[in-house]
Amino acid sequence: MPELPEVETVRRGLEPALVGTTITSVEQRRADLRFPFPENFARRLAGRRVDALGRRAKYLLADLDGGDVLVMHLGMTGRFTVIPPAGPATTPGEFHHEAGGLAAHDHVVFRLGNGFTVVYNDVRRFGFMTLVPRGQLAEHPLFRAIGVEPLGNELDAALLASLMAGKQTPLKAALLDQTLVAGLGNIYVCEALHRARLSPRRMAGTLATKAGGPTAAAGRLATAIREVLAEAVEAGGSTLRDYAQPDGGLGYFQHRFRVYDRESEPCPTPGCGGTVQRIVQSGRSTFFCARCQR
DNA sequence: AAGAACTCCTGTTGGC
DNA sequence: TGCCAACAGGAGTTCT
Repeated sequence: MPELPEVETVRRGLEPALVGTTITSVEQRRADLRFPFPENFARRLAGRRVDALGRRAKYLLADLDGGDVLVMHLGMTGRFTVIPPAGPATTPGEFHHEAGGLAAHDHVVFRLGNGFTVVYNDVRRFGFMTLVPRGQLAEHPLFRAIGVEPLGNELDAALLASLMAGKQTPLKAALLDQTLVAGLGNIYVCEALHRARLSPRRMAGTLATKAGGPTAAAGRLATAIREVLAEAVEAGGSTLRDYAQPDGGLGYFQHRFRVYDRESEPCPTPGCGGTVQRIVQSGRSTFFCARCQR
């Protein structure tokens, strides 16, 4: 499920259960996800207090009192569920867990000092967890090359143009590159390009002038990226195939998709009259309107 | 050395 | 109904 808005939604859902609480014990139910867990993973977490829960790009970062940061990535199908200490079951997810058992693909169970339980489930196991000393985080291979956070104040026309300058790759591929802009994925790239009226096939380098400055297109795209991500965070992310939020609640931004998964539907741009089409770029679906996106 | 293809894994869906 | 190829919110590794 997770692009930046979904990861941020998960972060906000986990924060009240996790921050300020001690991890009593961790049940690690297999040796690896996408990568092996670090040595003594469960033992190193036991007894640690979570001081903060942050996000960088699509990573969740739990600051632990021992000086380590628990780094978590959800891959394609990673999900967290927060299970309250007691009380009546109110959602299918809670009911299942409170009924006692763990579900298929529940790989990690965090038991917390406040009585809450946090379960990590990941069908395809493209997610992973690792521990990194806080002081080494910035230079860690996972983070050293990560690009600009699009919801901060840095991403503007000039920066976007400079990032794209000289690139001989389609805009779609460039925007999926986490070392340029952090946190975008297949959905929000399609949505941002439509809002900016830019073709996903256009070469990324065309966002910069010969002198390297921003074009009008760069300005539109920077604005579109920031707006679509902010709106999606506000909506609790997008729910495509399952629950998006740790409390079992649904995100609802999927109802506001303009092109993603809308092949053959009319282009929503007022007065356009085009039709949304699906093409494949670098092995992944792109949805766009060839009429208004140039 | 940038850019594209391949790979990991499981589950669902749509066409025949 | 069954079978099977295509596809799914990601990204590190390996090729050209």
